[in-house]
Amino acid sequence: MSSYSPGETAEKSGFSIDTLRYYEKIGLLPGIARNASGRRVFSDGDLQWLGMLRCLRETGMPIAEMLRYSELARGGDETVRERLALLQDHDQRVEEQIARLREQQAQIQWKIRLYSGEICGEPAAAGAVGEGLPA
Amino acid sequence: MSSYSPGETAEKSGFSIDTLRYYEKIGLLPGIARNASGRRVFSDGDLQWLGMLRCLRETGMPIAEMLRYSELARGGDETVRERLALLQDHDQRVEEQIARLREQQAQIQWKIRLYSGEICGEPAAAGAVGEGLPA
DNA sequence: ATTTCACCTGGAGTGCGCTCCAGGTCAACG
DNA sequence: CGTTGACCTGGAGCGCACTCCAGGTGAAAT
Repeated sequence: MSSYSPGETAEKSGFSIDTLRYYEKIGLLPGIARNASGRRVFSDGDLQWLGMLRCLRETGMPIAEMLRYSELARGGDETVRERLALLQDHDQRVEEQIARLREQQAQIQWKIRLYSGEICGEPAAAGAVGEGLPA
Repeated sequence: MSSYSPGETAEKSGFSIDTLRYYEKIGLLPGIARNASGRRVFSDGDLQWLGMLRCLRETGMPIAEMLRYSELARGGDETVRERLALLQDHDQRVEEQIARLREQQAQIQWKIRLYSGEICGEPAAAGAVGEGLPA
């Protein structure tokens, strides 16, 4: 087992068939094989690459940058340093993203505590969960 | 000090003036005051509310849901339970988001280690940082 | 043999969240 | 008094990342 139809690939990769076609069209999936009747045939390697794309995409990397990465990947071993740098930058951004989310989550949880009345026992509290909204 | 021009508000809130207008237009900023000549005047409360919106927005809440939240907030104290539920749901999603990011970051870091040669000492490793990309 | 089915193509359309624009108003400054 | 500058409005436009569509093909099932 090492080659997959578009349908299988969509299922396994989590991308829709349309997205797979789109990715191939813009150059994110270079060298996808075709069978005799012109249909795409995906390999295990393709699936692995799709996994990487998925990971980058879901961590917020824009397509333009994934494109750069995939061009580098096509470029062979001389581009390893650049690829490394790109990934390290991205890793950094993911780190910051997580940190920001944590702070914002804290703010939301503070609000939740406020709403659920776990904070301060003043009678006013029930009626004045200040939203900063005018009456 | 408790009232701000659109410009100041944009600066303090981090939203552009255009976005502030847009938010008012769609109902996310109900009851923004106007001065004699029709210009918007923002209060401290408005700024606080904008802070909340910012937090929700940046944690990935879609505008439609923020809209629901702000309608609830306008609805007074009877909606506190619903608002609480909404925020708890969102908090949950943020939690999951962070968890997913962590996993994906781990994958990226694994790749980084691979690229930086910290993994396995085989000579082949240098030339075969398998991308799953065909030659 | 014909119907079904998964797939193909190029290109148009969609949804979201803004962002920009033209044309106008008003208060303040020199 | 003229000009700046910040703001106003309604509505059009944009960038991103898909997603959908019409019309067609080729292999397989009935």
